[in-house]
Amino acid sequence: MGNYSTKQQKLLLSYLSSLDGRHVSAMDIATNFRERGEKIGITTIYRHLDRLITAGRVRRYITEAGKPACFLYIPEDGCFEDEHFHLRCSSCGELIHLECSYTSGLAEHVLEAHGFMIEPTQTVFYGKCKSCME
Amino acid sequence: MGNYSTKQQKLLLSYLSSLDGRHVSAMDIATNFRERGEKIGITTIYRHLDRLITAGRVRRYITEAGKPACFLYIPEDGCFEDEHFHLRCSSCGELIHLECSYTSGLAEHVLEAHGFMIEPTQTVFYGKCKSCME
DNA sequence: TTGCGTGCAAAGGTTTTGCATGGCA
DNA sequence: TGCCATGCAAAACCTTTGCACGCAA
Repeated sequence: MGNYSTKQQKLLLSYLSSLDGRHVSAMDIATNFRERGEKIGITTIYRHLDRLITAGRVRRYITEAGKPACFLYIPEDGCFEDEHFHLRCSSCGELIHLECSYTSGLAEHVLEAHGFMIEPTQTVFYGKCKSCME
Repeated sequence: MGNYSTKQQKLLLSYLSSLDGRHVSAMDIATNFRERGEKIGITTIYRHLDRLITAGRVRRYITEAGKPACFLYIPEDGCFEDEHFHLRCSSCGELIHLECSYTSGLAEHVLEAHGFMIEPTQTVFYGKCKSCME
């Protein structure tokens, strides 16, 4: 399964690679292709994303009920393989990558002291970003 | 808006108060009432939950895309007013209250070093609990 | 040729909205 | 009486599934 090299697969991977850490919804992807004259069915996009998630090359983040999920591409040699947390501003919706030594020890502490294994890649901190705090 | 005291409102608040920290979906609530012979429309449940969220008496947690949201009732005098984080096991769904000195400094650090104000009450750490780790 | 990949259409599920009716004050 | 609350039906929305056709190997 997933062995064939198709035109859609190449287009999708090429697009995801260009995102450079930005997160997109499935509809974002479809819209982007439509604007460039290419066309990939939304079904195909979801199916490729599912495979990439299974392969560990994409992560899916849920934000609000009823809202589309956000997908993040993880380049093979990129920084996104790190086990870091994300911040999401509940006002403007911005998703921020949190590279932080304080939080990097967090999962370890909680595991040792509380017997719970946090998965940073599944966890999003909600709050207010700098510009929305005023 | 929301000033009238109706039968449905009383029933719903009474049920939510009895949950004692457990989280439920809107459908859970409707099913529970149906089993007891009472009946509240799912629309009414969603509308009351929305109001309670606005009033800060209920929190909504998203787990997976397409899956129903979980609602947590916050008693006026309960422990849920504290600014502590919660852990949720993505296997069994258990919600754990995390009283922890390590994490209590977290919000402060992120605010000073990263300019982002984390709201602990809106944030849930996902991972695996002790019993699900085996 | 074989079998996966694609994409349209439809289904599935949760949540919201429109609107007529019912109940509180 | 006036106005909000209720709940049915339908809509809106994201995501998945069924199925026929197309394309890679």
